[in-house]
Amino acid sequence: MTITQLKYVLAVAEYQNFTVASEHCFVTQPTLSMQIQKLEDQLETKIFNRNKKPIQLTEIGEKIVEQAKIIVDESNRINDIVDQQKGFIGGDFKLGIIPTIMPTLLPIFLKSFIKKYPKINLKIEELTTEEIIKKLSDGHIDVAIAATPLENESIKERVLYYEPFVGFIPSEHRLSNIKELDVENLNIDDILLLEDGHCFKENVINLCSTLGSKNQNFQLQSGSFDTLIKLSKEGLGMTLLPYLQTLDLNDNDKKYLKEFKKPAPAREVSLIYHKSHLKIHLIDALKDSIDGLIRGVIAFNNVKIISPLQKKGA
Amino acid sequence: MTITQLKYVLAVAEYQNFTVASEHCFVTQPTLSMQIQKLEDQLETKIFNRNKKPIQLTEIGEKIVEQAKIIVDESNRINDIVDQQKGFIGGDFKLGIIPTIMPTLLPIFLKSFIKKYPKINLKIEELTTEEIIKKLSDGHIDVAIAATPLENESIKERVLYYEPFVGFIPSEHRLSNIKELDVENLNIDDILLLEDGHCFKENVINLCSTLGSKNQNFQLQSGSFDTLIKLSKEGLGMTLLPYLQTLDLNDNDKKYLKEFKKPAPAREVSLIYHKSHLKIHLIDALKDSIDGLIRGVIAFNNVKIISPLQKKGA
DNA sequence: ATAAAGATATTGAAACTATCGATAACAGTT
DNA sequence: AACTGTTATCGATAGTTTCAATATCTTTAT
Repeated sequence: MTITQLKYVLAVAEYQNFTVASEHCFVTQPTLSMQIQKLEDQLETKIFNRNKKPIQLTEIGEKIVEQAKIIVDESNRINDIVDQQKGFIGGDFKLGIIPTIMPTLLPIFLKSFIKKYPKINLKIEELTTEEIIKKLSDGHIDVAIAATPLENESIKERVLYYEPFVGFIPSEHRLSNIKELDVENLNIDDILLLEDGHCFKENVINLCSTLGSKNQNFQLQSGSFDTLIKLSKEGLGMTLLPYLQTLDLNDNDKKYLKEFKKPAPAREVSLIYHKSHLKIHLIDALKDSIDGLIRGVIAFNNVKIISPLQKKGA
Repeated sequence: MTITQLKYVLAVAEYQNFTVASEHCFVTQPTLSMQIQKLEDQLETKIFNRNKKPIQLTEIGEKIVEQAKIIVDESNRINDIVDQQKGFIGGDFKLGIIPTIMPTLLPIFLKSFIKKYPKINLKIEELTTEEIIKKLSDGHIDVAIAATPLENESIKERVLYYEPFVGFIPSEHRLSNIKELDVENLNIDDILLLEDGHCFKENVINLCSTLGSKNQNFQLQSGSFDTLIKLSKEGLGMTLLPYLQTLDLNDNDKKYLKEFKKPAPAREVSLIYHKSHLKIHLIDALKDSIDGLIRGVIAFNNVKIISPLQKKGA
């Protein structure tokens, strides 16, 4: 039994197709087929049921894949251990970031990070929280930045900062004259929200205690705060922005911003990674980098954390 | 990197000698040398410091060995998983037993066990508790039977039975006329003990609350209860036997036996195995086998457990 | 110093294995 | 029946592992 064979098994289990799996393993399909057959021979059991389309794991196969994941993970970690022991900070490092954090946070730390760690080959992907959780557990990304807490057992979280919500309230809006926003004033029905899939939308919904059923005479599907701001200025309602987003506004738009009364509602933004601690030293480096820079931009104190999780039931 | 290479590394780390390690891996020394060099090349680090005699692990090597153990263990477990899933109970199964349990317990279950599980290739070794702990953690044995609790984090215990102590008191002894033994009556100075290394000796010492300093005018080094019994009958003192041992005595000797007042002091006898749960289904089978038979021989109730651990300090 | 002993490293030939490209076999669809 | 998408099989080849013999190195004794 070799680690290579186990990797092949994992690839087939993942892509449910020998040919596709072989491409991802950078070998030809016969090579992969043969190796899997050899492993099956040696274990004297079938791992895959090739009769079903798409291909399926046998009952024993399920268990073998589970165990193979452990072995492959643990063997990947050997390189990490050597690197860490040598004090070497480098190698491939795949980072996922949710869309509502990506454009504002990335400019703050990216340049400094790649300069400080030139040997890290950083690959950044914009992903939803849901995609992140999946890709973290199958090892397609090493770490991610998302709104927390996620309450997921297999994922570790390390808080980077708390980002307050800021109101964007057009001039004719009923709240435009008050001095400070209060959660009590909010009405979910006149707040413009991002499209489904963004956890920031869930944050806002959780913030508004009234579970009012979004009773608007229009449906909005936008993935960008820019659109929300434009629509808001057209008089279609107020909206809420994450603090970092407000720093990019032009001076005119900034006039419409209204802060919350302390403690301001905020989302928790964290580095999250798989509990197996793969590449933990790179994660440490990333956290240090962001920590050092974010302090100059955002205050940490006197906030009230709003969960990004979808409320169940209701 | 292959699992074979990791096994070679573990062997060299264990035997601190390439030649000896190679024999245990059933390859020649050059083969093993080359594979380890290849691994070192690939990891770009030295695992062993070949300058020192005997050979030593480098700092990074220590970590690599630790991780390699995990990987090799987890990969060994794949076969177990397949076997278990198939319901196959068989394969090599190495069992260690401490000397004071071996001769009395083995005859009770061995015949029935090997008959019930003909495909298990059982290898039994007589070992001290200390040796057992070492061999469990390096995988030289799969399971063992010893007096517990051991309070060792990496070892799991599953109690088989509680074996009461029974006094063997010769006719001229000061206690020969009392009806039931009481711990209070014991005096460590007139109890004949096994030689050092037997945890039964520690059991007895822990039983005698008086920490009197074995103030005898002779030193005894015997590993067998037979010797103790003979010496006892010569008038050199009483002794204590584990219950199962008393069943083998001839009718004449049985007259000298004296039970303890309930709750009788007893030693806890358990199956112990490494927490990694390798071969757990074989361990289950063994436990079932012993459980079923021991109930007919020994009572479980109304005993007071005496620890086999050496008391620290004085 | 030098020899001897005990260890690991190197070498070259032989055995073995993984890989590839080509192609066969098979199942499901049209 | 032909087509498509898939996995299995085959033969050649390149690469790897292994072994036996031997070189080299280190330590210890003389």
